[in-house]
Amino acid sequence: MSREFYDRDPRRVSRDLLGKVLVRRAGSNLLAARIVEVEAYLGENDPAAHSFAGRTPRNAVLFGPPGHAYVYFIYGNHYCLNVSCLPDGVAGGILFRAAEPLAGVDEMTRSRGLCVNSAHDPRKLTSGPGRLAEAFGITRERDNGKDLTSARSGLFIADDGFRVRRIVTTPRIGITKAAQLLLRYMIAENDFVSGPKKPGVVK
DNA sequence: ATATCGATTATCT
DNA sequence: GATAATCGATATG
Repeated sequence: MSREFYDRDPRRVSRDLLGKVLVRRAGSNLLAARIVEVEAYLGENDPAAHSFAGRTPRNAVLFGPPGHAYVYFIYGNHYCLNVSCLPDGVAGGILFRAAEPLAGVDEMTRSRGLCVNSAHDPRKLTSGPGRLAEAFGITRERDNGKDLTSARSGLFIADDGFRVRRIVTTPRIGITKAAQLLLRYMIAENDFVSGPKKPGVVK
């Protein structure tokens, strides 16, 4: 996806990111998964966003040019992947919450610390922001700031022509501020979305 | 099926 | 010193 794709309101970009493919390429290794669930974070006007209190060393990528990876570490355990939106100088981003594995399932299984020889529910691989990051081997040290619009970065987003039928929105997960806003976007009736199955708002 | 809780550390007050 | 854009294990209906 182009730089301009991300140079828009995160709510707009969130809808258009659903159905696209997250790709990790390292040497001959290929990981790919279809994005099925994201959350929009609106920047300095959104109390739930990391960028709400202004620019810091941690969140600097969110204030930079669009289309770059913002990776943060949370709960002493997990990394989460975001992409920056809006022009350089304006904060905004999108959290990748869940995806459907398309390629590299064995490597994702290993990265998640599961045995490749036994059968697993494939949703355990990439359903949830911490799981998705772990399956792709994403860390802040390795990936924060990477250009997701360039295949040369080894981590990028691609369009394979997949068409999303319906999109569902719900409140965002795990936040306490601005908790009522419907800024979580997912593909309707998709088995790989995170969390318990709950009715949402069909749009 | 939902509820609760511990893990473990960067970041901010 | 408290909190956090989570997960997995355990307990209970």
